[in-house]
Amino acid sequence: MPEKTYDPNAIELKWAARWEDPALYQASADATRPKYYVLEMLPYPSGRLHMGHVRNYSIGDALARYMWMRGYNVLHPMGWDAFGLPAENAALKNNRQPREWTLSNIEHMKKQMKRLGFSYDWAREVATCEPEYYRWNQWFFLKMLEKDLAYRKDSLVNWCPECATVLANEQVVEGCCWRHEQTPVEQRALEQWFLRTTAYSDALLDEIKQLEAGWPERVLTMQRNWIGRSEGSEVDFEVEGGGTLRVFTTRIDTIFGATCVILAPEHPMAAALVRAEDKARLKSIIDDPGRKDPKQLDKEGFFTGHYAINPFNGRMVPIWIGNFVLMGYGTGTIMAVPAHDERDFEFCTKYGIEVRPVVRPVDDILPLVVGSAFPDEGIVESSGPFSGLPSAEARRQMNAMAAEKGFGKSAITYRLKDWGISRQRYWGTPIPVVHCKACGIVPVPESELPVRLPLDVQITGAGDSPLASHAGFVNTPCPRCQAPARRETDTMDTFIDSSWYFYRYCDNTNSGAPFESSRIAYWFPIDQYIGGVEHAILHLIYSRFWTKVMRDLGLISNAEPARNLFTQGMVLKDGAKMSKSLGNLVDPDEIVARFGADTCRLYTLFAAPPEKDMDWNDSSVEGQSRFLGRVYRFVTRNVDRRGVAGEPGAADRRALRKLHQTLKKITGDFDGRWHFNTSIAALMELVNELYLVEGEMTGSSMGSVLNTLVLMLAPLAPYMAEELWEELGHQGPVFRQAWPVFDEDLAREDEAEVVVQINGKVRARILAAHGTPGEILESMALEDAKVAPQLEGRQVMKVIVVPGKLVNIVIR
RNA sequence: GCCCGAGUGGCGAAACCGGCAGACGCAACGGACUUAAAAUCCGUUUCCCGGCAACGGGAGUGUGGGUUCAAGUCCCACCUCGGGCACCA
Repeated sequence: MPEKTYDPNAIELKWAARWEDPALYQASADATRPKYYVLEMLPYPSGRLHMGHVRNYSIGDALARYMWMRGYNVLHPMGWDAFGLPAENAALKNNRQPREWTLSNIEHMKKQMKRLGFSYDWAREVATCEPEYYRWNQWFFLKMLEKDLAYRKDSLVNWCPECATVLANEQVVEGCCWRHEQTPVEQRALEQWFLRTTAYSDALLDEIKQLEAGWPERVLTMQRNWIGRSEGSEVDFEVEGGGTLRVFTTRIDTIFGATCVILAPEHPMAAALVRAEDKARLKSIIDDPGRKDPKQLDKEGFFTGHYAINPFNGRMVPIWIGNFVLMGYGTGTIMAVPAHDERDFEFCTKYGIEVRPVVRPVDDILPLVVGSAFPDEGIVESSGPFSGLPSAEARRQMNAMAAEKGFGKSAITYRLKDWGISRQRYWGTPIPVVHCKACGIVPVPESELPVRLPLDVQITGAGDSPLASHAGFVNTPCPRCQAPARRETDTMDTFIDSSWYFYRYCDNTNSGAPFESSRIAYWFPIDQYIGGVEHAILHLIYSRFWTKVMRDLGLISNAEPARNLFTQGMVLKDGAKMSKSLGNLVDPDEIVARFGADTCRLYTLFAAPPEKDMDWNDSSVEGQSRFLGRVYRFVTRNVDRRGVAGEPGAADRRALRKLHQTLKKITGDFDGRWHFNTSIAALMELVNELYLVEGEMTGSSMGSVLNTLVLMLAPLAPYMAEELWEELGHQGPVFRQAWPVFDEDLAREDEAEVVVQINGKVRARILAAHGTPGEILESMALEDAKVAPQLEGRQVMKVIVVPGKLVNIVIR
């Protein structure tokens, strides 16, 4: 049969139509087969896929298809992280209703995904903006409220006076509003909803152990840092004239060197302690936008006029306000020990506060004059009964004493804070509570869920959430006393949506519960989660938190959502992240239109190993298209040669040998490092070799070569593989066929090539039968025509033989 | 400042356990096919030196040292780039 010309669009459109069959990628629980849950992070439906998505999903799709071929029961779902601010911005800018805008984006992106040939079970699709989904956000919120894991408190938020609304941290640019670049953002106290993530600090930290085998070390380190567990002590300093200030310190052993106490400016007692004439100064420190950026900040502060008493030695120390003290960490109050802390040293020397050394280096004396802080551990001195003790022992005894006398204790603090989830926005999950004058905050009864987001709202971009001015939404009878009341108008942070969506995939049509536990028990944990490293902290910590809460609610039994995590690299163009503003976007649609989806996918896998950043190169893409054309022509022109009789010869052996060497390589890549770039290189080598021996091959090897080649291609270039599988006369789908079996004997070279080195430099190569003993190799090497002359008159000191590989002759 | 990761041809990269550096692809060049071009097929391509040539010699994986018969790979110091964290008391 004459070869056919490769026309990617004709082939791919034909199969894309057939792949509309929802049964094709459908997963259902099956106790007879091992399950495999492969998950890629769901996209925000911004309107179009970008190359980062294509890369992420090409990796996941290759894996899903491979696991199918290995006989696993594969779950491979997809959904939409569909709530969020861009929908409101689009509403403002283009006068489109957020839901309508979001759904039309989803429609387009889904079309793109289908065109790219990703093997998703669309029957399990989830869009988080639909009431069928977000009602369970609300349900979980009520459960957390019951368990005291959700609560309300005053907190400081970023407030833009111009917009008259709260800003997310990401919307504060250099201390100013992103929309009003001249307007400094103020800190305002506002009542907000929080989830008690800190109740799980230790679980989140300790259960990282379960992830060490399957998550990148880098991500786990980032999470450990984020949780930031720190062991120390809390000590109460009595304020002269009434009250107590509690400080947190990790270095209680230096407490005899404390020469002042410093409060964060936001500290609740700060306003009461500062003199009337300093009130304005205090406010200006609080609102100073420079405090967001510690690098730029000069340490500043002032004396309050009050003193506190160090309980260890009874000494009076001045109480200061300091702009570098964080309210959000520890107790918001520190004891300054300038002799042993660099920051305290900087602050105290600036304001002429006493520096009193109390720790000496183990092999040195206590200095009289201090030129810089000595922050290391050492031997405690000038510290009453504790003098002479090493730092660690001093801490132990001081903690014990503080506890005994009741003015302190050992304590642990965390950097991790409770999760503030209130957003004064429209396009998110309504928080299901009602504010009643008589009853206070009343949860919406479960039976009344979902609290639906009204669709007929005016989005102005200023002031409160648009929900606040929607009378039909706001006005509601109190669920408890039926008196007129107001609904909560804040919505939930969208990170809630993505914290548990992968559970919903397992049972996405359930209208009586978020999911049925037995389904989770079958599919969980996720066997492989794939996404960008930019989610290492927020999404992946919230997801872990949510999983632990659900476990403690008795809904699931797994402690962690995902056994394995893979973080793929970014897609760059000209060394920079692709972005609209840089004008270096590459549109997947254009690539698909020009070369087809197989080429596009193959290139994202070929250009770099998946965990590394890859730089997009237009002309390099063509190489993948060329390769697919070579495969296509080879297979189509040789289909009919499969049955042709003939004595198998050297060409057949060569073809089969390379075939099985390639199979070994690719199987190893899938089971190991996922370096698909080398898998594809191996396939190219195979095809190159086949072109060379093609003319001499007989029907005896052609059949197995064609079949195995197409099967190996199936996870990487699914359209091509499916088309050729049909050309070969088989019933599809190709990704449901068994992965080919590796044959060691066919893969083996006839003879081993052994490198002969003299003093480490390659001088000759010899061929020897496999298993040739070392002594024989050594004498073959020494007698070799190229080697022997170079040994004339030299003394052979040593010969190192690595059987089957190398002989190194050391001469003098 | 601290903690990771990386640095290999003109370019993207490979070398997985210390054993032939540069597989595979891009680009470039040469040849075949063609009236011509594209496409395709077959070659060459790390650099330097010698040779008409097959070939031979030398250098070479950011820099400097070290370990080893043997180092891109291991150890020490440094440089550059990327990422994360950063008054966390």
